[in-house]
Amino acid sequence: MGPAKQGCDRNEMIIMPAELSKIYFKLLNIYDPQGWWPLLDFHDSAKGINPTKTGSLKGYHPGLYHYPKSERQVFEVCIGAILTQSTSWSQVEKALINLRNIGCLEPKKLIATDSDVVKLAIKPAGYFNQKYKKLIAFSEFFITLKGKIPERKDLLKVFGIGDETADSIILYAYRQPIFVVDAYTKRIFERIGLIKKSSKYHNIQIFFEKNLARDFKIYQEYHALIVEHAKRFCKVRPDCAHCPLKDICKKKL
DNA sequence: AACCAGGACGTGA
DNA sequence: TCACGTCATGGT
Repeated sequence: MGPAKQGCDRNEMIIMPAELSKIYFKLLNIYDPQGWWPLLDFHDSAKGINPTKTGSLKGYHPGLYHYPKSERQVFEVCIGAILTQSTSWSQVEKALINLRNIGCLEPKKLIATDSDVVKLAIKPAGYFNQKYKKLIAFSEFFITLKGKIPERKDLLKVFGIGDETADSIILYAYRQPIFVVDAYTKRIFERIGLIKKSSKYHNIQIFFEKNLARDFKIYQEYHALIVEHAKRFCKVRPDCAHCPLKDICKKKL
């Protein structure tokens, strides 16, 4: 262990408390509530529909933060979080539907089902050999929870669950206030100029949590808005000309 | 026709 | 610790 106080004396991030919440409300105004995490069997009246959202509208439940509300839905969110690693959600949705059709959105059944059958079901989501192992490892862990909320450190011990997936599970499946950092978060806020390229996961996470109200609903919404903004404008090759945040962004192209 | 998608793991420096 | 290869399918 090196000298005390990692990160505190390094001026790694310029703290501008107002900025992060300003950007949050700006994104919220532009894109409206995103209704994460999508659920397969979520069917509700038109009040749940967000017309500004990209991709499939099915499964999203904007403005409703009480999901998932059953053990089965909690498991579905966790499985989705694993399946969506480096994969687009539309592909994950296909895999989840396949899993549901073979009765494998339930941990014991998933474990008991023939591996080739499960692999075929999750094939659309890619990396099916890797992800099969991950799903089994998580299912076994999930059973040991007996309905309790998992600790982050225990989630990280499970094969296939790293920082982002662990935090996605805690935030969206268990509705606990922990901020999810992903590649989009780094990309957007590097370009804006609030974090450095060398910033690591934990530092970025602390940066957000220190500058936002400790509210799982805000954390859920912010992460979803970040994903939406990254898909629309802050892509690998960004569309700065039409970006609604260009006035506050440092990067100009 | 490359490039990328709501990452994590294993390896060797 | 850190950079890099690997895992795989499908949309743009």
